[in-house]
Amino acid sequence: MPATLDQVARAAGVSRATAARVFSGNPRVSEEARRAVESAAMQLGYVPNGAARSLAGRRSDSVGVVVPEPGSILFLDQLMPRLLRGIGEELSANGLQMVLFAPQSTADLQRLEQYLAGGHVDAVLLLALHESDSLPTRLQARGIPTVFGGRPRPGLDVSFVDVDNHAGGRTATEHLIELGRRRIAHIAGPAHVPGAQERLDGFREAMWKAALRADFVEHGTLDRDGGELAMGRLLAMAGEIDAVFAASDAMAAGAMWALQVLGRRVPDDVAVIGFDDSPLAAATQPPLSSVRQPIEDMGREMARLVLSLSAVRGQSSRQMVLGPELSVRESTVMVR
Amino acid sequence: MPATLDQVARAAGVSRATAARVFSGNPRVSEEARRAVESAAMQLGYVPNGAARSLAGRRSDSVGVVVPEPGSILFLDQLMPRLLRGIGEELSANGLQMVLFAPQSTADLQRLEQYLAGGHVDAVLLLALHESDSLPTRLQARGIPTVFGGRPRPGLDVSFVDVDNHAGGRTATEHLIELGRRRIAHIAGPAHVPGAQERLDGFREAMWKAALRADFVEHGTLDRDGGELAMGRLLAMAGEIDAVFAASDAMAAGAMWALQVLGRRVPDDVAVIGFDDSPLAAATQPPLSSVRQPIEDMGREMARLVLSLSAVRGQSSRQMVLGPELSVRESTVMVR
DNA sequence: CTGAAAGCGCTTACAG
DNA sequence: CTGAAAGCGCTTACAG
Repeated sequence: MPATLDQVARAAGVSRATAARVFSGNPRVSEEARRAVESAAMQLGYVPNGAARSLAGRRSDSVGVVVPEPGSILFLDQLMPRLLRGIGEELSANGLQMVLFAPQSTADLQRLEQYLAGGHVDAVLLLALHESDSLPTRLQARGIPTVFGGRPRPGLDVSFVDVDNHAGGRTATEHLIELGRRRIAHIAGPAHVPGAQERLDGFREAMWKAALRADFVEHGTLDRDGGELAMGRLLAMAGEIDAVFAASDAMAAGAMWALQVLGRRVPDDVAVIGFDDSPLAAATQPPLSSVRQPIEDMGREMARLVLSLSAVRGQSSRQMVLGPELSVRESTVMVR
Repeated sequence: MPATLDQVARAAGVSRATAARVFSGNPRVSEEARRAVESAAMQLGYVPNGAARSLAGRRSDSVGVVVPEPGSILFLDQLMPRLLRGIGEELSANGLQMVLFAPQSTADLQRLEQYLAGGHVDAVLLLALHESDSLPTRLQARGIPTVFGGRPRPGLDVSFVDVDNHAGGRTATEHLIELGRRRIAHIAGPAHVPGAQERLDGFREAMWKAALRADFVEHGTLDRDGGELAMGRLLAMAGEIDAVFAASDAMAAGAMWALQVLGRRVPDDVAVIGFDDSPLAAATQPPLSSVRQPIEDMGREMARLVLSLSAVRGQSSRQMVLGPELSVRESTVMVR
């Protein structure tokens, strides 16, 4: 039997209300009372009962984060840990507990909805769920502040924070153009992967603006092998490519490999740029230029946004899109 | 304002107690009453309040799972998703909600301990925490059923489920020996990584039993590059190696690559076997033989064990170690 | 700054 | 099978 607030109060010689104020951080407590309560709590090994707290206080001081199955783009190139780090830091700074959920089946999703709707969390962050999922809508209907990470299905009136994949694709391509490259290929991600299409569109826009043809496009699974295979196909169809923009670092690494095996020098003959600026990018030979998405910032902003929505109810949904940065390394710029 | 049980009971024309019985799955309710309650709940959009439930019922119907930071061996070769899948399936089958925590700092750990001790979860599963961490001990002291995934620091009296890394290392090595290989090298993981030492010991034991010398051992970071570099060092010190056992599939892939670049044929000249039987193993050229750990089973057994510990309090700690299987592919066995 | 008291929304013997 | 009632452990106006 864990100790209760009553026992602590009695041991400290104060009322339950005063003891409660100590643990809830209420400043209207004398130094003397505070010390008595704290030492009593220490001796009894007291930890406030979370259920009672939530019930009486009508808040749980925790925020739920629903993560998708592996296989999503978030798991490629180590994006997930960075995103969770950003979210976790911001929540921690506000004294909130981050609680993760990884539903694996429809049954899991149903149970989870009950759990989230049951007052266990004050707000919910949703990371790139399957498009057809109705969880965001149903949570909103229940009045639970909800923020999406990444872009939700069009037409959904949900708050979200996203990184700008379109601008990222454009930035990568413009970098290659500025370096004087003209026959630029793109290795895109699978069409169904969120963000892949936007990166491709960004590539096309930059090429179009520079009056270059954007004909050399191949899709690949986002991993190294996908990049290697796509590069092979590109070389078969157009040998004279002088630059490649790949939609993931892993694919860029695979592409670079395929080029080098055939004796092409990187970046001398073909410049290569990846996406996400993952740890992998610094480890390739030569090191890989890449587009860095502010993923930690995205996490932080998601947390801030949902906290603001919790603080003032009934706000309309809000959106935020964060811009990319370029990490230039030796796969695009020759050093001599 | 969400609907309460009282409102549902009134709408259904029954007492609060009867309504409560419907939602707690108590069979002592007439069909008629049940139907009335269920339809009233549906209309009101009722979801039981979790905090009230936990407080009154003294259990939360959820189990906490504490996951380590990325970088642990569990994140290499995709082990973490498999482990969580096993745990999640077993908990779901028992109607329990899996709740994940990823503490990132000491402050996070302290807050988490309060949270877990505060009755938010009925039991805790701990996945390969940093060795010096005192969380398991402190949770046990508070009477919270706790099970470790992987082997805890020696001397800790904690229940755990582990896969048998020693047997895995031995099995991989014996496979190579049975194929007639004699100059067998091992690419081990970093010394501080849990399990790496056991795999190395298993290698040594198998070699010793076969009266072979276990001199060719190099350590590498667990990724592809680590394997490639370690293989280079091994070849420099002993060119006539005829087999390699690597402690991860990624390292095995890197090693295979290093061999092929130098014109060695796999498996004709050098047989290669990895560890974990990850998706990567099936994707290499040639496909990689590997040791398959029953990770999903480990997850399931962890869940079962902690549920049993919760059901009957005061049990002494229990341990379970699961044996490996061999996945034989073409990197060790020639097909003609 | 402090205390008495009401109330948060449920579960569960107990009696019938 | 059903209901009245006590109780889970806290928070928070309210009054002082």
